[in-house]
Amino acid sequence: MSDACESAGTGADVDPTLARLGRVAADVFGWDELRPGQAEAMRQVLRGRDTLVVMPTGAGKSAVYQVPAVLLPGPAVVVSPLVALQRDQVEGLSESDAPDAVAVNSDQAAGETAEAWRAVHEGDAEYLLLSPEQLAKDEVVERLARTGPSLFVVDEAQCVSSWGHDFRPDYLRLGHVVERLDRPTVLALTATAAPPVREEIVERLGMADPARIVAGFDRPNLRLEVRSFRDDEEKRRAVAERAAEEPKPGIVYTATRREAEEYAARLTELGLSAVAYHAGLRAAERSRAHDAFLDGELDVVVATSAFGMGIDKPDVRFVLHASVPGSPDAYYQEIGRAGRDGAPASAALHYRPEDLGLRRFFSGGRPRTKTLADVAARIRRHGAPLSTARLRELTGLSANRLTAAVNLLEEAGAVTTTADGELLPAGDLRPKEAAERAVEAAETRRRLERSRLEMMRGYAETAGCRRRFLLGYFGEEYEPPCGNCDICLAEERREEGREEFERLARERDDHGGEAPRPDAGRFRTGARVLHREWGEGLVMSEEEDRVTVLFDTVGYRALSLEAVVGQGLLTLADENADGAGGADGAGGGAEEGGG
DNA sequence: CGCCCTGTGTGTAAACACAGGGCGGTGCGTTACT
Repeated sequence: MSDACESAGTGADVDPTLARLGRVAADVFGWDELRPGQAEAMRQVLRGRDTLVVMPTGAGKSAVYQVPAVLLPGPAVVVSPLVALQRDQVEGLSESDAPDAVAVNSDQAAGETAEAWRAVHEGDAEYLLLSPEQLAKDEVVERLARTGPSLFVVDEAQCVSSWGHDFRPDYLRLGHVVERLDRPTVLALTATAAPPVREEIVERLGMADPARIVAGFDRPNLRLEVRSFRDDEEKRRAVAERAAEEPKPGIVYTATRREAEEYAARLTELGLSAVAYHAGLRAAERSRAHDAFLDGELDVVVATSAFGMGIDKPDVRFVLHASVPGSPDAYYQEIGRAGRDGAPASAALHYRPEDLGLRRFFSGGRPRTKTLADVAARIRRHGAPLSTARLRELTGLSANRLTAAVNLLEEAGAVTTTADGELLPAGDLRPKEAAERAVEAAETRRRLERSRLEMMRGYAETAGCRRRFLLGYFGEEYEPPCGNCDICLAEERREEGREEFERLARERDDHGGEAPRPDAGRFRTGARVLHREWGEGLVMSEEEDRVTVLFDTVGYRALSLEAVVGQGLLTLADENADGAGGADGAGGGAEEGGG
């Protein structure tokens, strides 16, 4: 809960660190008040402690690095996933009285980049924005190391987990970059991260005993709703009608580019001003759509997942999903773009079980054992530290494929990275064994992705409060009814009719109380549990009739409380462990047909 | 995994049914050519 803003500079016994931060915020940036979460995060950063901040967009996450950076020696390095975001940040800071920011990326001319480096070296720029791919280049890291950065910021840090494993593998190498920069303070910022994602960010970035500042996830003004369909055309009609009816503006998310185009055409026919947005459009078209939406010139943007990062428009009134997204993580991020002004907004998922198939395909990629074995063999045979550039020449693999392979081999314990960022063989695994272990690591990852998709199915098909389901997924307990999801609202309506019925029933039968739930309380959120087949896991949430557990090797599973209690499916992990606890569950081959 | 498109078959004209193949999302950076 982010209640009233507290001034950082008032009160009798003010922390001197906070007072300094408050002065800089006011004098340099013109912010008279810092919110409690912001102030605390800045204090930790200024003290040199690694910090993870999970806060909604618009709550002032950027301030958390901008203010302390002024007080710290050396520039702040800011890793940002999109060049467009870098541009926005640079422009935003150059328009204010705050110190300048510069960017290094492939979109700008060589002269501009040279000037950026000069500004950083000579202290004219306080912030340097770049992508993880830039930081994969030795000369960039070396140049940066010479500037002595004091702060390493990872913006949109959920990308580490969501993109690092395949799409943009350089995200998983940022931890090594931090080492090579002589470990500046690491600050990870994100708006949406479930507990396991937070842990992965911390681990992959090599954050040491980080402070965790997590704001509440609940967005009570968002009306949550799911509509189920069997027929595809019926669903399409419903989506279009709904988009036409809702107050504007809004966003419709589709699974494919083609669908985005089709819905945009359909909505245009209905008389709305609607455009499609996806990565297949020319850059000019994309930025035109983007700007028009922000300027309030469009009713609807129909988009793939390409649309949204960095969109901070307060008055988006609806986010409709024409197709189920791949995880609650993605879903919450996308619907979080509605109703930022706090006024009512709606998030309606149009669900067809068939649509899960495409998502399953998207999460189905598997690395080739042969490729992994080849990379492992090259590193092993070379005998001396090997640069990734050289390894790319040797293997002929694309940068992305190679980096993804190296990351997996590292995870499998077959490769390490030196202090100079070069690769060395580790352990005494033969290339084939190393590759097999790496494949197993990828397989575990794939199972986790699949189980997230199953959680999305669980959300669509639940008979309980939607809000409770989502918040539980993000690690927050919530007591329904929420009064603002389709399930709770339907329940309310039924309740009105039921009261009379129940009064009559009570007159006949005087046994009022609820049946006790035997044993239910044992598996509390956060408890470490053991399942006979699936091994160890962590209880993520509990509802009336089920508990959801994140298992170490098979990912999320929702278990019916009846089975858990009746058949003794779960035991508490620390009850039956005498030292057998924490180690890798390397025992079970775990290959049940899951979903 | 499910879709959409294409080609084939049917049976003699046109349209329709069905099988098989290919395709589907996110961005950075670099490079070759207008």
